[in-house]
Amino acid sequence: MAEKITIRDIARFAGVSKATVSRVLNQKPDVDPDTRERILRIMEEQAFLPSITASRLAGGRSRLIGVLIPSLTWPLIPEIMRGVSEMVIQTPYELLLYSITHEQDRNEKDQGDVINRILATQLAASLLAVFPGQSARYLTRLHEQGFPIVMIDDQVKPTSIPWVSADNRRGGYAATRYLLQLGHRRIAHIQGPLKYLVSHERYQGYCEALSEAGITPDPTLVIEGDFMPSGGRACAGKLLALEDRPTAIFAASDQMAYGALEAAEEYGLRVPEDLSLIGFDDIPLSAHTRPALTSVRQPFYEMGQRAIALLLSLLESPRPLSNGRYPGSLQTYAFLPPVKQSEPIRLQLAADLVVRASCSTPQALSVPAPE
Amino acid sequence: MAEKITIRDIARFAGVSKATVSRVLNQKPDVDPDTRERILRIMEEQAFLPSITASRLAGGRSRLIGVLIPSLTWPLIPEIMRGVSEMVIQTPYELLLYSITHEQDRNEKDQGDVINRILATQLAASLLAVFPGQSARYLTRLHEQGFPIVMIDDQVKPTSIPWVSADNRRGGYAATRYLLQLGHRRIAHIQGPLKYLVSHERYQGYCEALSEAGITPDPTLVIEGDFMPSGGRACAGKLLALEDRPTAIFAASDQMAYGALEAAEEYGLRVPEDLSLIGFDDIPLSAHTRPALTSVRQPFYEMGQRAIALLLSLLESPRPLSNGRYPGSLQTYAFLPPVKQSEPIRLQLAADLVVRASCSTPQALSVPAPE
DNA sequence: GTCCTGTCCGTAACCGGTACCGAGATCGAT
DNA sequence: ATCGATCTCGGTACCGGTTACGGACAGGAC
Repeated sequence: MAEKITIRDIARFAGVSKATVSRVLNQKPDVDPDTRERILRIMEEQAFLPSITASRLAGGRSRLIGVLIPSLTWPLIPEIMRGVSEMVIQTPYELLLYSITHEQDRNEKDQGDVINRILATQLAASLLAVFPGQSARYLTRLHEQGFPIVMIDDQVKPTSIPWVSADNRRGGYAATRYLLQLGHRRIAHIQGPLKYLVSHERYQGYCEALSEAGITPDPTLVIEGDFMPSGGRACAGKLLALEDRPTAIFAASDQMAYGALEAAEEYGLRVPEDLSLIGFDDIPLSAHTRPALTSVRQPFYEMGQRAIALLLSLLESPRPLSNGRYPGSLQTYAFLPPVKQSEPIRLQLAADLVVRASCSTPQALSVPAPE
Repeated sequence: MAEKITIRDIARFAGVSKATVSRVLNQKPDVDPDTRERILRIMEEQAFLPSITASRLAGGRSRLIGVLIPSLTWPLIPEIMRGVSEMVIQTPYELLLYSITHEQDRNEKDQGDVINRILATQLAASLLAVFPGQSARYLTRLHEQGFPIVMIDDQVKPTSIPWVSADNRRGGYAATRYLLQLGHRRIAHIQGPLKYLVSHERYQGYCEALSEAGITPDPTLVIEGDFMPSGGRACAGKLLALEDRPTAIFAASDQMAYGALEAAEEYGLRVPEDLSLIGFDDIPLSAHTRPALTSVRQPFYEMGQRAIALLLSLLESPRPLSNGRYPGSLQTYAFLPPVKQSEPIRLQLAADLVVRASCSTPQALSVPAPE
């Protein structure tokens, strides 16, 4: 394999000094346009790409993006990561994986540990935090100190950190409204854990749709779940045991909907004939349950893409290169328009309804219609 | 935040030169034990940890482990990654994520591109390759050049690369034998794609169990699938359309078993009463299908752990520190016993049967028993 | 013609480690 | 006592970039 070519080689070829080459790498203004062009051309010819380690050591910006994710076994995460990595691979940045394992088992100190580790190693100089949960507090402080961070989250109230999420309120609204349009009146809702912002948002959408239809939400039809199949099963069990059971259930996660499917079977109820069921998230498997689950799609893949694009635009924003050519990789990529630094950045992506087979018009219109 | 302390500070505190400190960091032999101990103590007091970037730049070993994974959406990957990251977090190493997106869409050149990228950036100096598929060829060459690599794979024939997988043959055997013990005689098998080694292995286990029971495998009962739900559904459809249909199906992946469940429903067959079904992998969701799927568990979590432990032992093997203390992080970790470098390393983990509800004794013992 | 200003670029000192080379000390052997 | 071998350790030149500083040169104003 050919010797690795360095900034010095480029300098020699171009007949300039290392410093000048470094200047064009860093988009410094004080370089003659002709010289810059010549150097860029040579870099391209030589397929030069600068050493990430060296530039980091010398005090330059790091090309390593730290990705902080909760247990990968959360089925949402892989989709997000797919968007993230497909985006990153087009850039000269690399991904450093920091996985927080089993949030529930650890105390919050451990989460701080991971962040300390990120800071101590100095490897990553920017961070994508996916559902950081309790760590959000640390992150806020970090962000205020100027550390570039983007969050994909729906668990805590948005902070000053640039923030990407789905529009959970409208998602909840869409789900409920769909059930209402099918003719359902007694619509139950299995919430997510109330410690999460998202649970309130989806619930709020649910309430809004009901109110709009002239229905006052019935507290006995709303139960707090845990986002997991077992919790969904337990909650659905309670709902189905009610005197006048609901004709439809809106579960705040697909996984809870899976549990509800089990509960329905246990009660001998057919879905959707006897019970309509709708989930939230639209994780891949929901297309393959029986019946296939109607759900509200969270665009995880796109969220990952957008979050990384946002982060990159923050990193590059100091001086977005005019020709869009990225020095060092010499790839071209056009990202989001430069963001306004002035106001907090929130990206809220639409969460659309995906209609499958788990809902139908209520068959038992004979059930005692509650006032 | 306190100024970052460097090797020079440590040297000053200890009254020695940078070189000596570097020597104890790298476990070089030519250091006086007293001096070494003193320096180690000081490093501990100062909570010193050496700059990964600097040491990498200076030609030392990299503390970055490249992880090459296919699309994270493969449901097996997250479990593997969980094992990987839980292991790595106990060490001073970090994970660099290289995700190959959508294997089927890309030509094999792109896979080489990723590897080129890993080599070109020089960030990672070791590699964990998870289901590398076609890239395995590149990797073999790399490994022969001395690049530390461990593979988790079952798709290609084992190479000289240290290699972790499940015992797929015995897994296939166990599944089939279980069905035989339940009394089934006509047992179908939906294979994985035959281009993968694993498909042959599981099939081989299937055949062995049948032969052992005095049954010659019936070719009409063996169909090649694609590991995906849709493929499983199609294959199961064909099997169930047969004149004398099988009473049990052993699918080479849980996802195909999901498809088979759909097909069974389509044919009005109840599982397990009319049709026993067994999968392979035991991915998390299989506990929540209806009926819960009996499957052969692949210990993905453990495979991730073992693979990383193996890789680390390769990296550290030159001179495993006697006191087990890791210089730089000052953590202690005890890994696998030093591996023998002499022979190719293969770790084959047991794949055990997980019995759930999708199998029962064949009810229709009246079906014409084939010769 | 001098002086000032601004543009463009080279020199050299870093960043935090690693590794080669060789010097002094110690010690056993001759 | 001299010599060579071995153990310890310091000096120093890197690795491949970044950046402060200042110099050369151009053009414009006086």
